[in-house]
Amino acid sequence: MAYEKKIPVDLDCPLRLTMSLIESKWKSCILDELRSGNGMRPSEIHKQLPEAAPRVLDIQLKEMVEDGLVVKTIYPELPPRSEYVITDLGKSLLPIIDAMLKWGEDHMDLFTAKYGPKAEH
Amino acid sequence: MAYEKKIPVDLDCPLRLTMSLIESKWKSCILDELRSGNGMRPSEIHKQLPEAAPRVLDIQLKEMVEDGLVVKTIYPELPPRSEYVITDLGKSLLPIIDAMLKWGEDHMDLFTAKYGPKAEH
DNA sequence: TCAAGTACCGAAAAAATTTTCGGTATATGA
DNA sequence: TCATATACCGAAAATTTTTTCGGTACTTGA
Repeated sequence: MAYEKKIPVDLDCPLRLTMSLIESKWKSCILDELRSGNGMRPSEIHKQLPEAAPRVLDIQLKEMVEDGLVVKTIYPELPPRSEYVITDLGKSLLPIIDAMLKWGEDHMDLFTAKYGPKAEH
Repeated sequence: MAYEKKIPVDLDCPLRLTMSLIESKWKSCILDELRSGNGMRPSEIHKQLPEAAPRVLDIQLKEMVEDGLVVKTIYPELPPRSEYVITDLGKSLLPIIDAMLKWGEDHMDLFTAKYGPKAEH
């Protein structure tokens, strides 16, 4: 068996369940990238999230497939091609992603002033 | 200087900013506990979240104070007493917490069936 | 031929988070 | 006196997550 997530989702409380599905560093960004519903290739996702190492996207996409947020299609071509598409379940998380995006936009200035390079906190 | 958070909030993208404020294991639960606006003592918070070690709540509450989501009042009494109250900034995150709570409730069954003790995944 | 692109994966290193443990200090109640 | 409770903190252990590195395999284009 390949890579195995040590801790699956948290079934103890509804809030922790939701958090456990998206709290990894890049998962919320991946959902945001896939929001259009069009398939994206791994290399394309990486181009949009250059700060994430390809291996991390690999691992996190695999978990998201396992959790049912995303589906993967492998095309039997050479050179290899695969695509990830957000599922209806994944789409149902988008309002939350949207709200977080909006909140971040609304409060970015506050935190830039507080923690930014010129701030002395 | 006491405990120091290694990575402050993520100022690179609005989505990551919001996530970085709440993605630690217990922060969203703490915000949920403090939602009423009434002050809560550390021991009281711990009673509500028994799975979290008191030390973790300590550390995460300290970060939340630093980030401006919560204020702390220390009463000069013996035995010592302190209280945490959610700020307006913290309250502005509650709609997001609510949405995650609701999503978790709506989909708990799905994941219990998938990952629960009786599921063979 | 060689470099670059494509996708993927294991192993291990690095970094971050969470947890446990022990200690400070004081008061109350058995 | 002793256990319990309050709050807090440092240090270290344990765990988890993230990142880096190297390798497989094949194609295209220079």
